[in-house]
Amino acid sequence: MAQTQAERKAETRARLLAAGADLFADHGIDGVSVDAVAEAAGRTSGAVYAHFGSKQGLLLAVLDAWKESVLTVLFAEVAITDSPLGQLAAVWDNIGDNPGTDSDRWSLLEHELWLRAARDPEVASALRARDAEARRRSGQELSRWASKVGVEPVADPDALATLVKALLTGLEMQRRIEPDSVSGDLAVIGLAALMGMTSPPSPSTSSGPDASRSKPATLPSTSDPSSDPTPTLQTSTHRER
Amino acid sequence: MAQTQAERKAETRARLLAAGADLFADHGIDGVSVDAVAEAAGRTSGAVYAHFGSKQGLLLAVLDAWKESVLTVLFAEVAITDSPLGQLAAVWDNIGDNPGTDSDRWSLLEHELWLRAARDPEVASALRARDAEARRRSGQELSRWASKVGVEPVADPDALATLVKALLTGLEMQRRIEPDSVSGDLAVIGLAALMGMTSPPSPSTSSGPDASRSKPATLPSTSDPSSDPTPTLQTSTHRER
DNA sequence: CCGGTTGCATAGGATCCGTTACATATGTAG
DNA sequence: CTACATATGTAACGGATCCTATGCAACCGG
Repeated sequence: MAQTQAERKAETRARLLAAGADLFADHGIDGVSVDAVAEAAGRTSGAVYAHFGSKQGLLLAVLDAWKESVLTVLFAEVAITDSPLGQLAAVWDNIGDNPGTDSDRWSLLEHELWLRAARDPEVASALRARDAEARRRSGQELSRWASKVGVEPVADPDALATLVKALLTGLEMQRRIEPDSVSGDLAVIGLAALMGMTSPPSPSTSSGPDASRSKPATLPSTSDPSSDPTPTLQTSTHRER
Repeated sequence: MAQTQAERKAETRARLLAAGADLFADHGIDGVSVDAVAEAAGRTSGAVYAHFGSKQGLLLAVLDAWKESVLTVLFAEVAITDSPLGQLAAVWDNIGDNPGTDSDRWSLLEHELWLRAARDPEVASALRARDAEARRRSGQELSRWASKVGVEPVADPDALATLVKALLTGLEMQRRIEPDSVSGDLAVIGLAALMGMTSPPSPSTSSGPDASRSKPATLPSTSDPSSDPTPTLQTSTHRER
């Protein structure tokens, strides 16, 4: 119908990016051919090369379009929740995404990108840029949160963000291989330890020196009825049609 | 030369495994052809299929031959060191292996295997078996160590091992992308937090409960002169020739 | 209404890879 | 010494993939 060329081009580009993200996440980058991406987008391989020049170009574009939405959604998610540990649980729900959600598939793509970055400097710098900003923003958020709750994390904001992300990433990996070995509360326990909360392994048996600070003393279960309304992660996948 | 057929067979098998591990680690599994592995082993692709049936078979065999040596070397390393935090540092040196060492390349292969396991049940079960035993042994070791040092970890042995490995894995990943963001001591700080050590800002000056905790990152440096005699990880790579 | 431009389709080339079927040589048993 | 078994080399097939070259139809400005 009445569609200017710029619109047509933009839609094709968006479709290719969405299809690329979807297929790459599901089958791995090497497991998806350029033609498959084009077909899933309702186009042909010619469009891919007209837009991105190469398969690698498409990959980098997917990564670039992806990075912002992931960050913004994550922080929006955390900002909504308010209970002290519920926020930690919310972080875990997004980063260490529970199976079944969309982010579950995407974490695989994220790992594949990481793996590629280890050997391809171009991908590496793209990831580096995103990670640097994520760490900066996470660090601010975490230390702000810590002072509000009244705990003393084990490291300065930047290093703390590194530790937190490292723990969550590692836990997510282990749950992928052995789901039972990573209980839902385990992430919260670990995060609490990094945040400087004295976490009693067996509840109410700590009897530590000053266990009665304001709130952070005991860890409630991660069940947090007020944290779930927000939808799961969404980038531009499945835009329309 | 006087070489019985069994010997010849065993040697080529060993060579193929070593070459496979080497090349897979360096260039990625999909980046290495069967012929390349065979050539690096001084054989041809026919030998690969006679021994392992397929490229995947070779991969599983490499993983299998690999798993034991990694575990044994790690625990030997930890057993040697004796200072409380030096052992944590030794763990980090081996799992989160510092760049330049051989284990550095292998961690890439490990991640690639993990990624493959997420989509291939056969690889998954192979990894699961190894991880389960590693966690079991690590848990024992960690809790034993904790009670000897006199600290109270934040979780029971099995869960603690999960947390520790998760943290180390995640840190290693982040250092791969941004080396400067993961200082040498950061791993020790994080591990100490998980082990329930209240990081002492300055030892023997533990007077103020929270006055001088502005710099909680003052654990003793990881420099541990007595931990280095053992060589880096070694499988059967580069046997002879 | 029209030449030029743009966006994408189509077809094909060139390469590479996993796998297999067969050939060869070396060891081994009788 | 002979005849078989086995380990490995050799060569080729079938398929998949990335990318290029070219064509065509829709849009744009005048």
